[in-house]
Amino acid sequence: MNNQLNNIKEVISNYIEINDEEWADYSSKFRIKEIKKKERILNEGSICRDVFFVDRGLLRIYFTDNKGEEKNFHFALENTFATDYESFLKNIPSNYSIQALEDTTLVLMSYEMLHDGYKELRYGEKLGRLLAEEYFFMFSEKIQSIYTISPLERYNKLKTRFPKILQRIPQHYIASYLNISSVHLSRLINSELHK
Amino acid sequence: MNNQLNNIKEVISNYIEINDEEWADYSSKFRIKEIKKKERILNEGSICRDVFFVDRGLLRIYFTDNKGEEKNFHFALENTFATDYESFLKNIPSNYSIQALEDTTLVLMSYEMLHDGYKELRYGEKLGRLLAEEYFFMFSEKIQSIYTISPLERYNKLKTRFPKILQRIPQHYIASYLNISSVHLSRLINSELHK
DNA sequence: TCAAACTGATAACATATGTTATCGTTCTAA
DNA sequence: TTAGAACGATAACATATGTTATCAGTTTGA
Repeated sequence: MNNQLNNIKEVISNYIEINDEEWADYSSKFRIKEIKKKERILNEGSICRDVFFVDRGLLRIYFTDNKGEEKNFHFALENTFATDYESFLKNIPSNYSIQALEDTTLVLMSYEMLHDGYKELRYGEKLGRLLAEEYFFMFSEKIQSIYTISPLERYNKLKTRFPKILQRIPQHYIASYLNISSVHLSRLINSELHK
Repeated sequence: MNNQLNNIKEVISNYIEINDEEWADYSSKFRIKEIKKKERILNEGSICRDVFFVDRGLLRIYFTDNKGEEKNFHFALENTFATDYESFLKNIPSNYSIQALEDTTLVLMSYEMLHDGYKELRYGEKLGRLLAEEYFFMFSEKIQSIYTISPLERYNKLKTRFPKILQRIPQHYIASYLNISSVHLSRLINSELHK
């Protein structure tokens, strides 16, 4: 078996029951893509045609605000999925761009493949639903976090939950993710140190 | 036919094709609930067991931040749905509360009813998916709006899109929805007037 | 290998936003 | 009918956050 599909098989198996026969057929449809640091796999304005599974590496998903500044929306770690779900589903131009922060190995699932899965896999519908729901819950948590806790608290939460991620992502990208300026984040971190 | 189901029939028909026979069977499962202004139909900490369709009136969906302050998350107008989708789907306690801002007539769809629809309606699965997706797109737009435009711009956008809603919702609730203080919103509105 | 780009800290200043309090008006419930 | 609650404007002040600039250390790519 293609080694590069071990991880995605593991992750999908956590969502649904899938047997060897199903996997053999279905997995042949995946495409593998290797991209270099800084390379983009989705550009604002174009249609997002795949769900990207990060086998190795790290992605940032970002969009542009009305001042022309890039805002980081999400970081996709190994063994997680990334896409612009709205562009993907509706087949409309995306507001987001997706860029590699490190050399990255991706497994691509096209729209057709996902829909084939609805028919060919016993739990294909369930897989589609669970992927959508997980994406939805991420959004929900993000909004609640914006409304209910301060930027510094959000930073500390991130630090507690994904301690290693902060070593891999430049701090000014984290600031953008928290929707504050890089100067301000630096101040918050360092003034907390000196308490 | 129950008059109070005309509106929801119209809305559901915009999502999927549903014939008279299907409707006759399915619509018998709806429950109607009349609630008074200020009454709550979901309390933080309890499980959200229904999707609420607003036939007449207005709901506010809100949660509590870590200072104990209520934050308005969404307002549900006539002919739209409201729920805590995560609580509803996962059968877990909700972070949200839902309260009527006016005397309101609701049509309730239980979890069981939605799932029955998956089997009994030809396009039941599609209905479930479209409802979920619409909820998702609302979240997505909300996040992008928070990241990309200023509070005053968000206010003006709301005013353009739902001009009548501002007459029905107290201004300090709008401020909370925009995640700014009521004093600040008042300042923004009035300082713009004097330009 | 080296110049340029990137990164994060910091200072100084400007702007945005929050907090508290007051006041007049309007709404609401007994 | 009326007292109290709710509402929105406003002022004064406090705090949070943004902007610009500088600098030193690090990384990157030709």
